Amino acid sequence: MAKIIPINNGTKKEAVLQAAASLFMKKGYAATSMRDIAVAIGIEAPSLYNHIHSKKSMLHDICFSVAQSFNEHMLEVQGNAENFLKKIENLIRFHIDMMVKDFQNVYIADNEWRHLDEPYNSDFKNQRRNYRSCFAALLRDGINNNEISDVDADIAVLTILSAIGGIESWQRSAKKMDVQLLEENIVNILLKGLKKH
Amino acid sequence: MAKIIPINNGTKKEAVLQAAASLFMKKGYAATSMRDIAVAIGIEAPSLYNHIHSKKSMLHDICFSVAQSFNEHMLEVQGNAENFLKKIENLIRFHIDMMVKDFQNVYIADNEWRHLDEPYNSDFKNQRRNYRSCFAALLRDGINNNEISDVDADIAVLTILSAIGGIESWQRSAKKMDVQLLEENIVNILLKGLKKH
DNA sequence: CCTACCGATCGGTAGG
DNA sequence: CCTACCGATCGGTAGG
Repeated sequence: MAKIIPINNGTKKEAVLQAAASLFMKKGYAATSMRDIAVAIGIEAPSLYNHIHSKKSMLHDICFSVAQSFNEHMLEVQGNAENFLKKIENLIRFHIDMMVKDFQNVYIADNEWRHLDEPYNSDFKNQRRNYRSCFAALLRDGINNNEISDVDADIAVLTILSAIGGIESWQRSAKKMDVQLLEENIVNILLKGLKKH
Repeated sequence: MAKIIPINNGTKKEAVLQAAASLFMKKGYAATSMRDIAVAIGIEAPSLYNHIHSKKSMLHDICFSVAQSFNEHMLEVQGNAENFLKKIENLIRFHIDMMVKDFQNVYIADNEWRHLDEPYNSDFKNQRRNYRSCFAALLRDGINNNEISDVDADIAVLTILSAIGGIESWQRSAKKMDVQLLEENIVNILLKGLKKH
């Protein structure tokens, strides 16, 4: 007999994942219990396992889906016809937008990935290292092309990504920021710091 | 009879605290067990309690000693006779130096403070909020004094502190960075982004 | 989706 | 500084 898939299976699973993401961000992965997640959506802890495989698998799904979004965007940027400074601006704006729109998942991918088991832990680290080295390569191209001032590209990438990563503490607080204001200010500070002349 | 205080009490307690800091940073506070710490210094877990009061108290001591360092430095900067741009540069360099010299403790204070219980949690948050608003006030003074370009001061503080906080991922990796190079590049990117003209 | 329950591990104490 | 041990809680399973 074919397995009957309830019509609301997808949405309930999403509710579980969203509650998990919210708690992983607020309390951290290690300090969040399956019972915490269950309480948040009003069921008993063992019932969670009808929707997800394990606590670790939820962390895995969050981290790798975020990584995929950034990797795909990097490929787009590498392939488009803009100059290098524009490519960098494009990357910065994408990071800010992701942080604003999907900040729970981005925060978790940024800060809780180390709780991943092997081989996923190494896989994630490799993807992250690769992304950063692509970012740095674009910066170096921009420097060689005289669009960007002569900074250490690796340090600049670290500075940019960290600066944007800090938006989480803003999103976390009650008073929502004006996104436009936030984006223009950060882009302005970082891009002025990089631009030649 | 007077309690005999072993001559190496201080140093052994410091060994415990340092092992704890190292593990809190590497695995996170919640994922670090007292047994982990005990193994790191070669004793049994219950023996730790001859040196420290509790797991939470170690986190407390780390967070508040870091906070105190930054608060004291802020008072110095506020009181000195430099112009506002110099004051900001001074703050940025102090943050980088602290991150480089005492990065484990600074990282923990930055990232693990939320595991503090009340009332310490609120106390820490208040100190952090106060520090940031002092920082923002100096930026606003610099803007009004035409030394610093017209950015949103709160966003600029967030950008600066986050950018520097990201040094941890560099310190964490095996290959130690050239500190001078790191500092000059970050100061350059951030200060160029803020400076007028 | 629930009740009942598992072995493992947690922070910490008692007592020496 | 250790052994012996505590109650609480963990992620997860069995079975319905």
